[in-house]
Amino acid sequence: MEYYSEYPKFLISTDCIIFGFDNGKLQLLIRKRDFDPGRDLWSLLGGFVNSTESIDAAAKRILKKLTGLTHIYMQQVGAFGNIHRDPGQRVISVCYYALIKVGDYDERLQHKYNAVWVPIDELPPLFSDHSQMVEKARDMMQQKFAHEPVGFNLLPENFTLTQLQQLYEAVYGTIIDKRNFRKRVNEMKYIENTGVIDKTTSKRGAVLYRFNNTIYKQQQNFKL
Amino acid sequence: MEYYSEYPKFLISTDCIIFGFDNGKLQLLIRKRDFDPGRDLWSLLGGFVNSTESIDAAAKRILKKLTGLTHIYMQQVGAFGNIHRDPGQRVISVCYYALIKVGDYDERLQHKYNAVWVPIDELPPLFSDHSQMVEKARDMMQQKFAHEPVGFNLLPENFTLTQLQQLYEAVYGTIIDKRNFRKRVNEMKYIENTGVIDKTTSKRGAVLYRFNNTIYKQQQNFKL
DNA sequence: TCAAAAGTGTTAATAGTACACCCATGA
DNA sequence: TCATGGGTGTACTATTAACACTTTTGA
Repeated sequence: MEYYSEYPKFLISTDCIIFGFDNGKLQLLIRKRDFDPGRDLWSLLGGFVNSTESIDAAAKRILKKLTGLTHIYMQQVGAFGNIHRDPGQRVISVCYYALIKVGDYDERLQHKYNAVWVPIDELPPLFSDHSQMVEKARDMMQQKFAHEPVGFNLLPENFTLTQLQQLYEAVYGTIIDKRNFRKRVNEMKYIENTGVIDKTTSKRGAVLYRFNNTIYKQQQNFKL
Repeated sequence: MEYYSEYPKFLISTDCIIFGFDNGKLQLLIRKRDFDPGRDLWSLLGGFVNSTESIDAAAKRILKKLTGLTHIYMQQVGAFGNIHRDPGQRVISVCYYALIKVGDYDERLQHKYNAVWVPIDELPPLFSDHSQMVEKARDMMQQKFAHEPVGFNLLPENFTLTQLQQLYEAVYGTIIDKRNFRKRVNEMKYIENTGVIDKTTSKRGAVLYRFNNTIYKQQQNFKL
């Protein structure tokens, strides 16, 4: 079954834009390359696709390797295929963004891969077309946020409304009115009050909330 | 410069979802395959990427070949990379959607490539994962419509407001109130009255409008 | 006692939706 | 003269935005 023998073949990599939320800021996990090409430049975390896996599976494998995490929320950003995007040789990259809980990230891997968290608004210039990838990913991620409750992937299991609000402020780069925000959250039945009060963020303490996916899905079904 | 010699390489194709607007309906240009694999099945129009071109350039080349048109509005839908998506051998496809003016399409190419226009809601089952591609492309295209004036790519240079409305109705699959629609259009200064009256669509005749990209861009700049 | 974050409602402005009739013309 | 598509305005509803003070508590 060799219908296509006359066509050229290409190396395929996947690059991952790993979003985290920490310190009131959106952060990206990037690494300083200790290999060629682009040695000593900052870049996204990536790797090559194997012939035995789908591209999605490759991205999952690489994310697992670089963060220690499985079941990561992940979306494809797109394929990047300019001829000279990789100075080594022709490589086509399929880019993904991922949303992870910074607290779950295995810190030991930072040293192993030369990786650091950097606030997205303070990124250094990145290797090759990686800055373009980040830009596109950020746009897509904002769009997602506007239509689906994906923010929970960036927060701990239980979170305060102030944390949730800060997350949305970081994602959109705006400030949001506290009362309007809480009014809206209050109508989202899938954001549920756990009854637990957390004292780590303030003296008075704040109620912890949690995302209830079951309720969310039920609610979605009603819309059809 | 062979840093990557140990990694596998892949065939890359691009598949094009070609949207047209005709007869009050959104239509797709698809072809009946007269080659293997998937002979006699319906599929999108596609082709392989050459080593001397970017993926975008490959898509443009293929669109030119299959429609006779250049300067086509085109957006990447994404990469499709399941292992067995092509029954022949492993092929990764980067999918694009394109918006074209049906009137500009070179009809002779229909016969050459076994292509036909089919209303998007009446598509037959398609080869491989092409139906999934169409679904994703349709979603993305709707999103685009909601945020940017891209509909003009599907209409003749000059068009009536009824045509424009029918286009939006076809894209969203809803019916729109005529007065509300015209009120909104009236506020979009980049949709300009040409003063010309067209008598082909009615006895009374309807005013022809035109998209003014210069005004649109100016207006965009104000928003920054 | 005071600094620091948590929590709480009302009003005004804006955007969106519903709705029905007359007009101009060619056949 | 009449059938066909073209064109027009107003009232209601829903959504979004603006805005300031009290509460709790540990240091």
